[in-house]
Amino acid sequence: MPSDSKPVARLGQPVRGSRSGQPIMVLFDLLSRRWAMGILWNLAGTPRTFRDLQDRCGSASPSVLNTRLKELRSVGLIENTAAGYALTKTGRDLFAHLEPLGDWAMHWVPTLPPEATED
Amino acid sequence: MPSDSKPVARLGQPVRGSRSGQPIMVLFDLLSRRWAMGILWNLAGTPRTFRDLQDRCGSASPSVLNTRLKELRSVGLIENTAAGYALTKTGRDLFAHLEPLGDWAMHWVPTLPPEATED
DNA sequence: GCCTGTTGCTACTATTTTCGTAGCGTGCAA
DNA sequence: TTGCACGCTACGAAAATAGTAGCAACAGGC
Repeated sequence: MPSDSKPVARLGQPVRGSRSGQPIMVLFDLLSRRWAMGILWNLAGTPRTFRDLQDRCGSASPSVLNTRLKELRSVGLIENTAAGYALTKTGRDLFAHLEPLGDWAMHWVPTLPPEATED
Repeated sequence: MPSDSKPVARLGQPVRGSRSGQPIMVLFDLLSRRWAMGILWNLAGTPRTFRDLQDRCGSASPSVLNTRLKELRSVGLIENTAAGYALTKTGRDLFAHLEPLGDWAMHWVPTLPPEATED
């Protein structure tokens, strides 16, 4: 199987072409796809198998998870190793910028009105 | 329906329930909605009117933009002032953590294979 | 006053994305 | 061999977003 030569979701191709040309919009466009940030988050520190990732992403369906993994792989943020999916050097670099959001969220979420997060 | 997959998550009105309970997932869930990050980005520094925001977000349709603005307002990240929509203190705080991504993206995007960003 | 244009937004349908589940092929242990 | 878990694909259904039209409110200009 040509694992990387498939027509897999171009970053802007689908219809989600949106950016105003700024690089940040390219990144936002990628990260704002479902589960993209969650995948990066869960891959930080240790490689994970497809199943493992699926479990950790709660309700991610295998089809979307697979699509997202291909996309992230096609832009070089993750790779598929013998140990499972893992962040590449670039991916770890991006994660370093994402990580502070975790701490921020930990302080922020409890301040939300219950109806906004009601779980 | 299994009791562990509740109807979750009404941040605004939609039903994108997902998180695994971790605060970061609540934040990711919010930020990964279309235009959410772009709105925060464009609101940084100066308040903007609805129209202005719409222009800057390229193809954001007014209906989605309006929905997103309501959501962001309901969690206290932005507010509607006389001068237009603006980040709240909390919003500016979050933006401070988002901003480094802009620099990172500026270096990263040019390294992408053309077919990944092809517009 | 009336006309014209802009802004902020809602309503509605069309299109795209994501979900949910079934199922296939491989490997592996019983 | 049977059974089972994994990695993934297929496909119809549901949800989110796009795209466009349109309305009320306001600001000139006449």
